[in-house]
Amino acid sequence: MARRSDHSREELREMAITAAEQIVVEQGYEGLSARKVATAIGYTVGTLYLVFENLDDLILHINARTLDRLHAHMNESQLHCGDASDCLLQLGQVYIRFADEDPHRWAMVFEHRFSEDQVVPVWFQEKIARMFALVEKGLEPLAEQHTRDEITQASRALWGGVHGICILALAGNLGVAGVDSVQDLTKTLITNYLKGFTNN
Amino acid sequence: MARRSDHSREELREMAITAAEQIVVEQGYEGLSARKVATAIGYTVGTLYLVFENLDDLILHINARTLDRLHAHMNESQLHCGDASDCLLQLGQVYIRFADEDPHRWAMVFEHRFSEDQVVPVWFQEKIARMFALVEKGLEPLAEQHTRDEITQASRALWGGVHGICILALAGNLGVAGVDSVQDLTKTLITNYLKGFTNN
DNA sequence: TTATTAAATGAACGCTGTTCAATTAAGAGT
DNA sequence: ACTCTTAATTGAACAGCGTTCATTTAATAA
Repeated sequence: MARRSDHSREELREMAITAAEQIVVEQGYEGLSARKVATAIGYTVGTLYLVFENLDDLILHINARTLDRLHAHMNESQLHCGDASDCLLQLGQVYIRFADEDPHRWAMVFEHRFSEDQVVPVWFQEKIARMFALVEKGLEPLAEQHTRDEITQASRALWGGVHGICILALAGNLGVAGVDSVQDLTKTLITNYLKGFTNN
Repeated sequence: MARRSDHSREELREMAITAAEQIVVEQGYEGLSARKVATAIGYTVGTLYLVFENLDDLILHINARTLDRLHAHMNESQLHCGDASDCLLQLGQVYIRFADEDPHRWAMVFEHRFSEDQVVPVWFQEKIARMFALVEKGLEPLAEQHTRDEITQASRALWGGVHGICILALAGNLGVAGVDSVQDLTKTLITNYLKGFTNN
């Protein structure tokens, strides 16, 4: 059926996402454009729009991959990590390191605002939820006297916190320089929070 | 000396900033453009560039005003606020309420990424620092056994945390809806953090 | 060899930030 | 009053953006 298809639709999507990721890594979100991606994969703009709804759609898929990698790192860190609070600290460290080492892709996940009519698909929301689930799981052993809801609440508060430090620090708004200082801040937050959370 | 000056340079800047604020409030950061601002004040694009270096420069001044208002609210909340931990809770509530009531202007302060060669002026950094100073001041009464550095560190961690909850919640990434839930999360974070911070 | 049809193109539209030669008009000098 | 000077203001121009879609191209089926 297919005509002049050097690549299938799926291959094209794959190529486009990969090329776009490269551009984001090198030039940041600002440097990304439909024409650049098209050129990079040896096609023209029009083709890109046969395979993606629009740029937001492409970005969504890049972000999905970033979240997958982030989740893999976080998950991996939980396999061998000592006691419960060590595990949560690990989780924080991994999060910060990831953001520091791949700032452009990380930033795009959390800073890109999709146009209002663009609905965030469920499968994407689940990738975010999965991250919080890891935190929740890490909190469980420390929360014998807490309800399920309290644990959920705590995981959101704690991870919101880690995320906030990460964002402010990378934007240079925390008056700290270097990853190590950010790691220290995260440790401060998690440690103190856990102390309060457990000593009820 | 001046020719055809219906408005002085300073008046022009004032008008432009005010008009731009209005656009951001109504249409968000995405809706802001040099031509729109120029039209709104009855001038053309060229004039805007006589009075601002570029769009980033204009945005910086809008953000400065937003930070001033935020600081005023936060500061005001500290005048009559009970004991030390109540005061810090107040600070958090005010921060969240501000972001919720003026999301577009608040978001622009923390989400707009200035072009790399644009140096963030010291007077602007000071407006950020001033906010953290308020938190630091709020922490002091609770930190008799802590050093100055520890208090600074704690204020950054805690406020990074509040900020993170705020960002994630407003972006819809925390699985919570409504300001009240965000306020609850903030309370959770601050309360537990303070418990850990004080019970050393 | 031709007809069919999906794949791919690229010009076009309306927008963006930014620049700067050209125009306009207010005040000074006569 | 008229001209000259000069600062204020304009708006066309440039290169880029996201997005659309009539047109062209080429691989297959007949």
